Amino acid sequence: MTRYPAGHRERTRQQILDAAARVLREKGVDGMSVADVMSSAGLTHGGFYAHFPNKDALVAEACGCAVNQSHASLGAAAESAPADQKLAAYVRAYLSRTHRDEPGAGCLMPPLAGEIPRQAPEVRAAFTGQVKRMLKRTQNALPAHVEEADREEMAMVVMAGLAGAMMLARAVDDPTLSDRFLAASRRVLTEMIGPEGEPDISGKN
Amino acid sequence: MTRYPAGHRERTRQQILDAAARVLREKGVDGMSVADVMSSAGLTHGGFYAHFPNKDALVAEACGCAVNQSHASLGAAAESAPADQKLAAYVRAYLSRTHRDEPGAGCLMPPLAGEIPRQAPEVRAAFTGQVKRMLKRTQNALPAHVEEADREEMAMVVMAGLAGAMMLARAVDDPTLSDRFLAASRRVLTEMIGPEGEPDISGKN
DNA sequence: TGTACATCAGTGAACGCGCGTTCACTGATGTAC
DNA sequence: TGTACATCAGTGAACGCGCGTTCACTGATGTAC
Repeated sequence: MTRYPAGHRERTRQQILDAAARVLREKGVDGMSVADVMSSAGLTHGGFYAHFPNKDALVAEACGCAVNQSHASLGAAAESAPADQKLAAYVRAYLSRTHRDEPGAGCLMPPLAGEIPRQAPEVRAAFTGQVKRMLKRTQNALPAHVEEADREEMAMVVMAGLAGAMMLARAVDDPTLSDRFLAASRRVLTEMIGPEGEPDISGKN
Repeated sequence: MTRYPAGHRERTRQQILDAAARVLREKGVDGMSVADVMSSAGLTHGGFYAHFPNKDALVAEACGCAVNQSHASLGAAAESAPADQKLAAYVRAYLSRTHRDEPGAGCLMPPLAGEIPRQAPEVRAAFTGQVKRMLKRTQNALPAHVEEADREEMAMVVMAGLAGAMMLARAVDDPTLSDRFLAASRRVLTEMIGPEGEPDISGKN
């Protein structure tokens, strides 16, 4: 029945997606070309349209793929940490030089979020879905002492702080300044979500 | 001597820069075309190279122009506030719906920082200069009670938090979620830098 | 077992388009006499 | 005052290039008999 080994087509499709997820984070949506992705996947550009209807569809699907990958790498350290230190461990992994210097394997937000407002609705929708997914994960990683009513807000602030710090650390061409951006947010964020004696964000005053 | 009114050429050049500063924030570096900028300035594309050697030079110079413009609009409210509330006023203006919905007149960081790592050295250098300038300004706007040793760190965290929150608020296609991103960082950041009883970021514990 | 055939994942030339950039030209201006 | 000329900011056609996309083709595979 099958002329090619079972799942051959699906495997190729996944290779294209994996390549796209990396190139997307390295070069952005506008900077990523279909030919670029295909040759990264070891194929020629013409075959692309047998797997995806167009570039936007690839970008939309690659967003989810990229978040899977970054969860696997950045979330690994956090998973093995005690419940109350999960988010702190994640913050340290996120705001590391390793993450800064390997955008292709890292979080989708810093390199991509800025150009999402200008993208096709399909891409914006997929990206929004991934933001919500990351938000939930961040919320679940918050330590237990953060009150229920504050957890969503806190998760948003942490996500914005992480993405902003990484984006600026990558943008500047001054290595010292870049390191300082990482260190500053690393310290303040870990302390903000830190064990007890944490800053009051309950809005009582 | 002068065939054209004195300063005619300089005025045209400035019009090109002003147009570029806006288009740059609306469409990003890759999304901004020379023809686009020139027609926004009421000119045709061919005349561009009489004013700038190439697109990169325009982008580099437009970065400074954009920061001037955003200081004028976003910094206006902050300037008139009492010394200890300047930064809080700035944070409120920055994380407003008005700012979110008018990227072309707003801060350079959220729409541009993500693609800066992929730009020409000339552009990266200009961008880095503007980051440093904004950092100084933010630092000076911090309330007096923040200790000297913490001021630079604090300014960096605030800048990263602002840029990250605005970037995500603009990226998502869900208006409620977008509003929440703004509100969350607005509340937590203003409280963090708020008058007294502020979170301890001195690193004593 | 061997040969002709149908399938289909992948190839690579070709398309129209918009980009950054170049350049011969235009036409409004002030100058020379 | 009037006319020929030099200047130069701005024009718009043209260039080579890379892009997303299309399509006729290739060639490795399993099937039919």
